[in-house]
Amino acid sequence: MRSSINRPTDEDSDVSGFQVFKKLNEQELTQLNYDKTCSMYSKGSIIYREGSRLTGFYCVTRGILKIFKTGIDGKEQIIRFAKKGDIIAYRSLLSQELACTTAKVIEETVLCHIPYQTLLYLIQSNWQFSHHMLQIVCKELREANDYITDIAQKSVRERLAEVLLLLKENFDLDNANTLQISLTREELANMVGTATESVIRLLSEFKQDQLIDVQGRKIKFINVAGLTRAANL
Amino acid sequence: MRSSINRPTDEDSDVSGFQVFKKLNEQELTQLNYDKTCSMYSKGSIIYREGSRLTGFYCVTRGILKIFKTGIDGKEQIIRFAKKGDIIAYRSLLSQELACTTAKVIEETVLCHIPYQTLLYLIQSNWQFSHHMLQIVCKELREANDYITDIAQKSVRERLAEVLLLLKENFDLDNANTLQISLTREELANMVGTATESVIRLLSEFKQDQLIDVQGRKIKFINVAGLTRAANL
DNA sequence: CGAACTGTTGAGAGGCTTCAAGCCTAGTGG
DNA sequence: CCACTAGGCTTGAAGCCTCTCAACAGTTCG
Repeated sequence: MRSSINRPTDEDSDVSGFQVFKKLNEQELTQLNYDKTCSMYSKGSIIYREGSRLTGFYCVTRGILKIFKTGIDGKEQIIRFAKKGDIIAYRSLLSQELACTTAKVIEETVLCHIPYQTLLYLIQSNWQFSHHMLQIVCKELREANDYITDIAQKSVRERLAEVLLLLKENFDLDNANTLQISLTREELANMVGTATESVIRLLSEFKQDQLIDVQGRKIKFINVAGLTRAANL
Repeated sequence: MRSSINRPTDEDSDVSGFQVFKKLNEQELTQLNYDKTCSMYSKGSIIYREGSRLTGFYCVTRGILKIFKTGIDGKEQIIRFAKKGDIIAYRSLLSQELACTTAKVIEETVLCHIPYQTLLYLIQSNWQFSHHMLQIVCKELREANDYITDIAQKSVRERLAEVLLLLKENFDLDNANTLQISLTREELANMVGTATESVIRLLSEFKQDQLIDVQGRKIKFINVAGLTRAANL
């Protein structure tokens, strides 16, 4: 089903609620709103590719994207997801490097593009903006370091359990405790860093053990404590 | 052999050469030099521990440290090394979190401690300082992401080859192409994310294959191209 | 309705880990 | 000065976790 909306609503163009912009003054916000360009992207769209030159960063005002690197034999490694309130592409932009990841839309997304010049302007004019940016990158760095430790030391089973819990924390559940984000087995495998078949087998095990229930791509949490134990947290 | 020096020389207390301080003006440098405290630490010293509260960050003006996280069963995961010109502990400081890593001295080290207040002062007074900081964190984040992909997709053999090449790029070689940094087999294992025994076996293999030569902890590069091939880069 | 993609299951192979035992080296204390 | 000890290093054997390959079922979509 294609969405009937093909241009973002005003609500979807509003970035003033983003934490990183909280301390901007009137003038800075005006400039930001003047410079930004918002668009809607359908599922499967590539926002930028590994190796491409970026002209700005993006604010996610709606939808979900996956950010991944392409490794051996073109196998994806999912680094993180981005959802409403997140910013993407800022890392490579700030380092003035070519993009080292690809961003692909998982659920219909609205993005606001902020040009590099505007980013520089904000860094120069408002130290609190820089400070916020620093905190965002530092948080992401901690998460990356945590993940390195996990992936280096834990079994695939533990990592999958942990990834499920991580999804539970970061994405919506319906009132039956079912994850609303829909991922393929392969995408789960690309988060965990394993083979698709392993994910399938382990999901069955978790289901057998009454930790979760699985209906196609719908994953329902039944025993979170047990899952936490399985993740060895 | 204990070093006969027990307090840092003036040279070791000089942080003006650090990239991150390049754009400071006279007054900011004066403040920085006034606020900093430099000390020498011998091999094995712990600078800060995972979970501790940090009062500032450190500039490494001499020596080498390892930065690691403690994972399952107390197994270390080495996140990175820090050497002359690097700064450490800034990540947790900027996020205002407890330290998420431990820093331990590998080779006698001189560190200059810069209080949190001074860091904040510099962020507020000089946007170019913030910009430099942002670039440093972003670079580290890229490296972390690269490493996640490697560790998730490559074999232990490939990762060890890559780690050796990484050490070669980042640390001194003598004129016989021998790495000057001295690491235990366990430390190598804790970088690669594998068992000590596996490192031992693979080093022997590399030696057999004439890629490197090994004499105790001295590692000498013989065939870098071959090692690069083994790393699947 | 076929094509392409996704999900599932089984079998087999192999990379790595773990455990265990012994060696070597350096530092210590008698 | 030398035996002793502790920690690092090495090697072997056994076995498991995970991957790969292959075949097939189910689903989606043009």
